[in-house]
Amino acid sequence: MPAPRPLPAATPTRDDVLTAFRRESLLSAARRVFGARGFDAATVDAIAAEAQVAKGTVYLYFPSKEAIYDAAFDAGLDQLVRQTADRLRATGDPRAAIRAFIEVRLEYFQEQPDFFRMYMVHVSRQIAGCAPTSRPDLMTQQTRALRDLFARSVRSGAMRAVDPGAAAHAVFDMTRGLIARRLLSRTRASVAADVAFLTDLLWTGLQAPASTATDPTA
Amino acid sequence: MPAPRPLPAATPTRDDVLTAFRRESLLSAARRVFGARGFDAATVDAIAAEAQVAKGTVYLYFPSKEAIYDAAFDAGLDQLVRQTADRLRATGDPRAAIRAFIEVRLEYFQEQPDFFRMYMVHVSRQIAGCAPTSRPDLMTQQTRALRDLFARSVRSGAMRAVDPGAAAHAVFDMTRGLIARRLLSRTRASVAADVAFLTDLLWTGLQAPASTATDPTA
Amino acid sequence: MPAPRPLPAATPTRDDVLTAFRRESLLSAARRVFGARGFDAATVDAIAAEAQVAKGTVYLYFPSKEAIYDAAFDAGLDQLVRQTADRLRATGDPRAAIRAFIEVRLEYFQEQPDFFRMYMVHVSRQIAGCAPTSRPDLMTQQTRALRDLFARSVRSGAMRAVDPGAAAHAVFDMTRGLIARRLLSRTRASVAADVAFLTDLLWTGLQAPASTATDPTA
Amino acid sequence: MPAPRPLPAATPTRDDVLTAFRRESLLSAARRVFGARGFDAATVDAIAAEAQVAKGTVYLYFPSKEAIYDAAFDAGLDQLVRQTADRLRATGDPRAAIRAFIEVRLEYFQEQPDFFRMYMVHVSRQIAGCAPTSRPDLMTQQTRALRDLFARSVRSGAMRAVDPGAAAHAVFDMTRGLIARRLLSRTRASVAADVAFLTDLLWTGLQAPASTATDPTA
DNA sequence: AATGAATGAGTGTTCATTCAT
DNA sequence: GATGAATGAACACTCATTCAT
Repeated sequence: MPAPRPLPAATPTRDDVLTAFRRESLLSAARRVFGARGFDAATVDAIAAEAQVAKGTVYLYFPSKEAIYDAAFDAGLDQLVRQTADRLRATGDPRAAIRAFIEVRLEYFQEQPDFFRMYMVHVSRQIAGCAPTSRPDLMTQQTRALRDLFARSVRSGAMRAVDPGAAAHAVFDMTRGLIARRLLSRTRASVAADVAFLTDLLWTGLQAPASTATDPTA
Repeated sequence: MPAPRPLPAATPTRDDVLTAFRRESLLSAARRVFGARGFDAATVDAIAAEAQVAKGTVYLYFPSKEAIYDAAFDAGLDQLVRQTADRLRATGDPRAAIRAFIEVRLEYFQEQPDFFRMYMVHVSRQIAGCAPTSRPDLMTQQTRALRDLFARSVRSGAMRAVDPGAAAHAVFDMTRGLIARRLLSRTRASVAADVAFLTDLLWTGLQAPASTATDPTA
Repeated sequence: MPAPRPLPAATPTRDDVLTAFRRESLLSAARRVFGARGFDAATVDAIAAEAQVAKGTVYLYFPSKEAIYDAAFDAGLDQLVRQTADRLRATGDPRAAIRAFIEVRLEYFQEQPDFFRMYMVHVSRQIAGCAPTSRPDLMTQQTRALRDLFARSVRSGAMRAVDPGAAAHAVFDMTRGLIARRLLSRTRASVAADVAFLTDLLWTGLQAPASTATDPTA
Repeated sequence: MPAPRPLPAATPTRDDVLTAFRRESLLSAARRVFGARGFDAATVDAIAAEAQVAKGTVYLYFPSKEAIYDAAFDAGLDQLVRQTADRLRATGDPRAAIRAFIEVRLEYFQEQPDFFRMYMVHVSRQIAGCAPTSRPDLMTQQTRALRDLFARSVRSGAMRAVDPGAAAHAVFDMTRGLIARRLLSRTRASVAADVAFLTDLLWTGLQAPASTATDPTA
């Protein structure tokens, strides 16, 4: 009796597909509900209703409300981190990297405003000490790609001799602020202008003191 | 018969003092509890216990949990805004103002870590749409003093021709990030170094482009 | 040292007067509040406020909410019973007595609608088994005078040979119903017509069968 | 393929039956508890315990304590009104109608003493102004059938020319008093005697003065 | 696997009663 | 005596979680 059970990866059964689909539905619903109400005010009932399943079904896929939350958050964060890394890998230029970092995050969160809300709630929960500082570190994870690029730029002289981590955090913070502002007061000027302003400010502050500061061609 | 009854304002009775003391105790307890657990997970029981009074007593001073929260938040915010304004009023120099802004907030929140947690929770609630965007605007309120100073600096040529509001927001965001990081991962290098880095980065990015502007004595 | 303390009845001190006044104020306030809200929904606070004293003061005069209620109820009932007896004593004629009974109660309750409400609430509480069937019997007490008069009338042949107690209860029930209806739907025709109708119905039903009995003068 | 799915109304599923049963259980428990304690003093916990379910279960069937109360009250009242109407429809004779009215109500309330207590509490709440005078009018509803019969009897000359509504109220009031007395002092003489006395009194008071009654021949 | 009825611990809030001033 | 701040037990209602079908 060789191989009584085929490798799951090789042959996803109909059930596997259905299960995966349900999981995704639930995570998506969870993102919406947690984003709209925060962790405590969100109810498992609401998530089930949003995902169009019965309440009991939720507990077939996740052991607890907490677990749904974590899974939804982790899924969103992974996607964001991956997209950021992909985008940064395309450039070696620190100025372009700053702009790309801002842009990719702005885009992601504007597509997923629910996830941004979840993100804010998550950070506040973490600061409040409710959430165990599980994953390596929320911010390190998100800024690693940028920090590494900055480190290389500092070594190559393309950037001032700043702490690459601190610089990455600075970019990160300003991006987060920008996104929060855009989501809170929903309109605001053009995205392009906002991005340009931040990129300019940051790059001016971080670039190598070279020739004349803002305009090396001068 | 000189002054048969002194002005009430001039002579707070023992009761007045006691009442004020209780109110402060409760607000302080509320700050701790809301900061530690967020709005929903905090219980009035916990606040009462923290303030060492019976639960019913809380309702002698505040009509509802929501009201305690608002009062605690508003009190903390007012103090912060006032301290910030006081400190900025002492200088007209934009670089010094940036440093002062960062410093005063860092100090305030380091003395009141509970309030910082409340602050984060508050913002996330606002973004999640739970809290009515009551007060004029949380961020505008906090950055107004800095923005006005920036506006004057831009006019005087001491700063680049940037949008003063956007610049103030940038300073605000980076300060918030710095504080959050220091409170989350409680270790970290010297405060001085952090402040110096941020001030330098921001001022380099914002100062007037000419080499002369930065250091006119050179 | 003969009679170190004068008889209280002979010389009511200022304190006695004040105490009695406070008690009356409180009972009157209690009547209004209990009448307006029922026993459970009434609060001691409301009674104190209505009587213009502090909450604690109430407990100097009555040991509990229950006791205030009982005292207020008993006071009102005593007055009603006394007034009824006074009015009936003035007549020996059963027809006139029926009319007088209806009238005196209608008047009393119309002057004291709060007490009527208390009365209804009281009966319902008694039926519900909350109130200990304390006083001898609510209804017996109120109908005794009428019943005795009926008993004499039956013996004298002025009334049919009915059970005087049952007849008195009948008069009592219809009077109560009339008052309730007038208080509930505050409009309604003239009092006189209502009283006339009831008196007529009851007397027609109760009088001696012979035409002679009704009007011996005919 | 005849009738692939039977009409839902025709085939109550097991769930339907169970649900209906639970609802009835709860209403019955509510009747007992509200009857025994009145509205305010009754607790949802007690109703749940009486119905042998957990507190939360109550809220699966009714949205609030108020709603349970209303449902229980309305159910009882509807049944009473229906039974009364059924019984009166069987006769056109006003004397028999009076007796039937008294009897049917006495029987109903003696079987449902809890509901009678609820009824009393309800009226007192209404008088106290707590309950919105919702339904058309409690008394009108219950006396309509009798009043209509009386109106016909007056027109046909079988009854004196009295206001049919007022006469119906009189019957209603005396019946209520009788029931209250029997429930309060639980024993008492035979029901038959009570009913006979009331019927006799009322009919003597209401019938046409004609032939014998008061003896116009004298 | 999917359901949703049932559970009961937990929360905000009220209020009768006490007691230090 | 008079006050009203303080207390804490009690209650309506919610919701995460379980489990029989």
